[in-house]
Amino acid sequence: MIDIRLVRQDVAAVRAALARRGVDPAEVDALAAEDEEARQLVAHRDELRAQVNALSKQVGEARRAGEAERAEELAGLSRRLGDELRAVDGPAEAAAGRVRERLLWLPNLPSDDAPDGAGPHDNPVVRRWPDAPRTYADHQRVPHWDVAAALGILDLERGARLSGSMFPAFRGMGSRLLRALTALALDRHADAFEEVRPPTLVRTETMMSTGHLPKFADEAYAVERDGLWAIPTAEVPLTSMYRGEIIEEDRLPLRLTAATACFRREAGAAGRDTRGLLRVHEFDKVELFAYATTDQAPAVHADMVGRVEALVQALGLEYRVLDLCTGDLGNSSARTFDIEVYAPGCDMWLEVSSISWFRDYQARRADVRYRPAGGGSPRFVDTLNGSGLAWARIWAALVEVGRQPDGSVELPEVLAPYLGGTRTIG
RNA sequence: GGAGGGAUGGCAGAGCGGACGAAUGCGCGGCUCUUGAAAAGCCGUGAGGCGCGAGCCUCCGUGGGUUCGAAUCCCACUCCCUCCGCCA
Repeated sequence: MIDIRLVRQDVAAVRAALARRGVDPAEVDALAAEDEEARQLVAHRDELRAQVNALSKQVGEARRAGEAERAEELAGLSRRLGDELRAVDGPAEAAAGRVRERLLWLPNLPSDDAPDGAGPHDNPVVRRWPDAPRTYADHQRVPHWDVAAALGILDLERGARLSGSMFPAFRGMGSRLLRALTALALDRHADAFEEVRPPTLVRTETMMSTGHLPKFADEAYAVERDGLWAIPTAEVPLTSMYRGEIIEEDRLPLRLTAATACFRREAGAAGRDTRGLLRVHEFDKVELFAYATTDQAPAVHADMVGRVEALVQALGLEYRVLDLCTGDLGNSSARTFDIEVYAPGCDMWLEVSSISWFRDYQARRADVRYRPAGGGSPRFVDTLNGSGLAWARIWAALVEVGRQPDGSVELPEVLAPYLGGTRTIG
């Protein structure tokens, strides 16, 4: 959540910043008004409480001094104030609760340098690789579901039998390719990122911390009986790894990476781009994550983008980098770069990574702070994360790009060591 | 699944109705001593909120209750740990 103090100091600035991403200014004004009201109620409540506390102290003193009568008198006075206090306490708590609730639902402020825009169509392309667009042969213009079916490496029908549509089953070299991709990515990030294998079912608080709840409950699978949620991304458990902790500054940036399955209901996207692996309910992904100071964050962010680009290049896929505009920015993010690879078979740019800087929006929810090296009060950390990478779509692109005239698939050289020396499927 | 134990500051750990936001130790910061360091000694050191400020308020797992007054008593819940059983 954002810092309520920003609203107090400069409502206009918050209103303007959030308006850039389509939040109704009236909501910000309502928040400011409720905060003002809550503060007055709380101040009054605190004042009464101070009086009760002072009187209670005097009761104790009088009693110890043997002045029973005076003690009784003071206690009576305190009792009356206590009644008054109880009358004020409820409304004050309720008002403070309303402010908290509003803050929980309010999205993050976009970074100043995030481009303005209304939606996905306004995302500027900041880079593409290779510089000159590639050309593709006819034998590469076959969608991956057809390529894969012919090779027996993807079994959508049986996956659907087990779990429903959009739950793919990979087979043979198709399955091994996923394992190879995960191993390759984890190895490449091992120099700076500690590998973690977190749980994939998490508590409600854990989903709250990243901002996936309460707003996006419909997007997540819930295991209701046990009060657990299936993670939509490893960002969720990784962000909460240090929940409630204070980290020494010299440990920052603290970087983690994890390979996990990710589960998404895709409730709002029913029927869109659902063929093959374009949009699935469960997929594997390697996630990059960091806690950092605000000063470190831009460099950490840039490093993550660089790593992901290098990985996509190593896989030989054509891609472009988008700077997400304010209208398309994720709820919790201040700045996000998306990486899309080109899949010639279905002639689509597929989002395979989203690399975001959340400032302290998530840390404030998750209560993760650091102790500044020079001493002083703990501060909230900044969190950053990005996929490095999401495999289902990478798999699809690799299969389409690598398709040979004879229907077999040729995979990039870097994967050979992870595929038992071969790079051919078929 | 059964039986117990527990939740207090950065960490460990006391406290079991009033002088407790909390002993003590460790850690951390400053100072003294020292050529420097270590050791030793002295002093300081929880977090959050409100207020220009003096200062005030909140926080001892969470929520309720008793009381003039709750870390301390009562109720409910959550979480953690140990042992037994079952199990990949």
